[in-house]
Amino acid sequence: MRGTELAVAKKTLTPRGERTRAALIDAARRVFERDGFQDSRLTDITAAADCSTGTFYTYFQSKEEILDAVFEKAHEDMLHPGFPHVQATDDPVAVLAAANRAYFEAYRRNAKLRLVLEQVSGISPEFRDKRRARSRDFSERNARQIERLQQDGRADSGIDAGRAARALSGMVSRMAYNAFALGDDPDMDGLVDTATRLWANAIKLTARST
Amino acid sequence: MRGTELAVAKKTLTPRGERTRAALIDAARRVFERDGFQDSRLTDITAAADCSTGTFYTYFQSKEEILDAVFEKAHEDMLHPGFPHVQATDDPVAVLAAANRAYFEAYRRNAKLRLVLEQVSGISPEFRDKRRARSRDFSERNARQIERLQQDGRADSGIDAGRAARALSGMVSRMAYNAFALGDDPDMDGLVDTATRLWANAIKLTARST
Amino acid sequence: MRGTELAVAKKTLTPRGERTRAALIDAARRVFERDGFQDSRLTDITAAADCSTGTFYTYFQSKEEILDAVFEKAHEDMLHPGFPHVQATDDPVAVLAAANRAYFEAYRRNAKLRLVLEQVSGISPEFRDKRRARSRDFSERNARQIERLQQDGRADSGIDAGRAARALSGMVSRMAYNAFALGDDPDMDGLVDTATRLWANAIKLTARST
Amino acid sequence: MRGTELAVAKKTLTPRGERTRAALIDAARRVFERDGFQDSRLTDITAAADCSTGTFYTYFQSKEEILDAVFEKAHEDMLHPGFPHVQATDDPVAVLAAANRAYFEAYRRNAKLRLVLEQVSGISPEFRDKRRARSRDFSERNARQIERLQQDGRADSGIDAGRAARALSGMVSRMAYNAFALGDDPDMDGLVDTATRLWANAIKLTARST
DNA sequence: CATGAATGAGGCTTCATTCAT
DNA sequence: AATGAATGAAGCCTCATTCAT
Repeated sequence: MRGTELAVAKKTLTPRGERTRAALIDAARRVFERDGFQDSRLTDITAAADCSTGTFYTYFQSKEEILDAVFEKAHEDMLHPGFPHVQATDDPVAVLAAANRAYFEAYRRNAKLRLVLEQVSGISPEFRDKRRARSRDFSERNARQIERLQQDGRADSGIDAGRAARALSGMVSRMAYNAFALGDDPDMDGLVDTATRLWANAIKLTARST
Repeated sequence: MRGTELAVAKKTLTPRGERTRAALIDAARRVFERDGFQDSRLTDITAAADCSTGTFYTYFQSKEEILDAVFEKAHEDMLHPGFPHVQATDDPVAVLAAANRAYFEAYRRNAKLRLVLEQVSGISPEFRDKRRARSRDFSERNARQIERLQQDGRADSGIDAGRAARALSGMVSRMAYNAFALGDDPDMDGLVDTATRLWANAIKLTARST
Repeated sequence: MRGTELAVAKKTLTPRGERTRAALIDAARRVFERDGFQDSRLTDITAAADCSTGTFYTYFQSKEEILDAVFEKAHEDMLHPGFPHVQATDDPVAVLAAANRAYFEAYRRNAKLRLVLEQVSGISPEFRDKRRARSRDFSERNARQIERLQQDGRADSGIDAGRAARALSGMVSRMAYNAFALGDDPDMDGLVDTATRLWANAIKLTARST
Repeated sequence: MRGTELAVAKKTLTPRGERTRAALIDAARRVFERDGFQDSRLTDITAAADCSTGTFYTYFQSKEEILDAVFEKAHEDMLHPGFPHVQATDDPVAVLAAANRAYFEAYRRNAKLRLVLEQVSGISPEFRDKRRARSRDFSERNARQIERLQQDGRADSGIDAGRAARALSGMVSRMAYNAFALGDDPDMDGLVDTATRLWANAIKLTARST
């Protein structure tokens, strides 16, 4: 019962502890964005969180573990970015455009961190797996949306919704990566238009089912 | 000041020197694929190349420089994979499918190295820039192809060929990355089909201009 | 300045405090036996005693101090192991055998702790001195016994009772150490027989004075 | 074939390397004797050997490994102390006395190190095992000697030579430990006399077989 | 050209002890 | 009496790079 749970428990933290833990995660994110994962030093994180090096180990076992906490928090922001809720319209292209815009904007907020994500994916299988799981969250949401459109007769039923969703999500994600993480021509409107148009074409989206 | 000298000055090597240099690059590739860039040790490379640590510095200035040589060699394979030359046909979908298949197959051969590429892209702006330049090589080739199709009236002239090419190349590249680098369902035929169909749809490719 | 205060000032503890203190000593013994002194952590002790780290310092000034308390308790067991009282006999060999058996059995109960004792003897002169004092307790008891036998004419009066007692006590102690602490062939009857016979021979013990 | 051999190989060291390695072992012995094992710092060893910290790891994997090398060297001195070869005499008591004196003197030269040996025996089972193996080297030599005396009719055939040798070797070893390692009355002649007389008595040694 | 021993800065991590609650 | 978060000094160890042979 001891030792096997590793870092799972989280135990019950006092409010003070909760605050310190949060401060460390915030500080770590800033440091990782600035220096990358490998080149970051624990002492920079603790200094930014205004605590001693020892305190770090009260909450995390290693640099890897706090990185995971940082990613987890960012993933939530990416997945639920406080939606603009434009969905009052019936136009699926407008819905798609809004979703794409929301995604690109969330990505822009987290762009530096994505570079770190790619960096560590090359390092550890563990992060590789988590990364896959997270991108699946997006693909599956998109797959369900495509299925719905197919059932409504608005999208080509000849395509495999799951595969198409993974491919197109990948396309959008890569566009965002190139634009915001690698810094290649980050023109928001152009990105949204291109992504939306190609996506719509790819699944043969039609405005009406009639 | 660095970087400009990278590809310069192979000098004139004796045949023996040429062999040692080649052995080092081969060894480095194997070690980087196995351990990643940061976690690899120079001594592992020289041991695998069966020479001493000192010898390494006869041919390369640093670990970064040999990595660059490794990438250079792999990039050539990616860009000119000894084409299957299926282009005897006039069917643009078949051409596209063949190109995609060739790309996926080349990617599969170099998948482990892509992980390393992503890893170092997160670290050094120099590698980030080279990476961008290399992916542009692909996009531009694809952009010219799309333009040609548009001129022939076989593709939607409403889309921006450059942007579309970048987006769709990114899609295919990301599909390959997920499948072969991250190890997500590497089903070759499924990949080729999905990539080809979505790409064709996205640019509204038609078989005939008539 | 330290050391003199070690055994002082148990103060007057409430029954609850007494219980906590006892729990800590018990826990410490178990942890020291398992991990040794240096490799043990205070948090393991407090966790095993089911109290907080802070509480430890209510009862002990340092890790050394609780170790001392653990040894103190064990030493009492070694010196007064609840004698089997075989002394009804007049046969000095039987008496010797019984004493040896009692010693070996007490040693077996405390074997793990002896390893700790040796460990810390190499570290601190304080513990070295205490260790010497404790082994002197044994030697002196044995010295008096040998003197008595010499006076009764049952033992060789040519030997120095003090030196012989120290040497033979050392022999028995080392036998016990090898057998139970180092785990070398712990055959109780064989140990008792060998120790008793050699001891008896060494002082030329005779059954009768006549 | 790689990795499994750990620190065995020793490879082929250049003369320069051999010198550095020897200097490190010498330095380590001095530092361990002064500070004990746990309290010694690697930097003290390398400083004493006049090399950098990195150099240490060219020859040893860890502090444990160099300690082992130190012990190995000392054990050879203990076992083969450049014998005084008094064995020209036929008097077994004189032989025994000479052997004991040689042992005590060798022990005195290595006394500080014995404290370290006891210290680490309490820490790691590996050292515990090596320690047992080394003390067996002594016991077995003594066992053979006792057997020879028994065959010559000069020693009590009723005793088990192996057990007696272990017990008496332990006695002498513990006497030396108390005297030289713990610093308890280090009177050389007294030690030799007591050890020799008790040992001779214990096995009922007689000068003549007749 | 080749060798491989030597370098050394500096990051990571531990854990006894303190102290505010 | 009890709590448990915070402290921070101190040491181990790595590995790219140099240079004398």
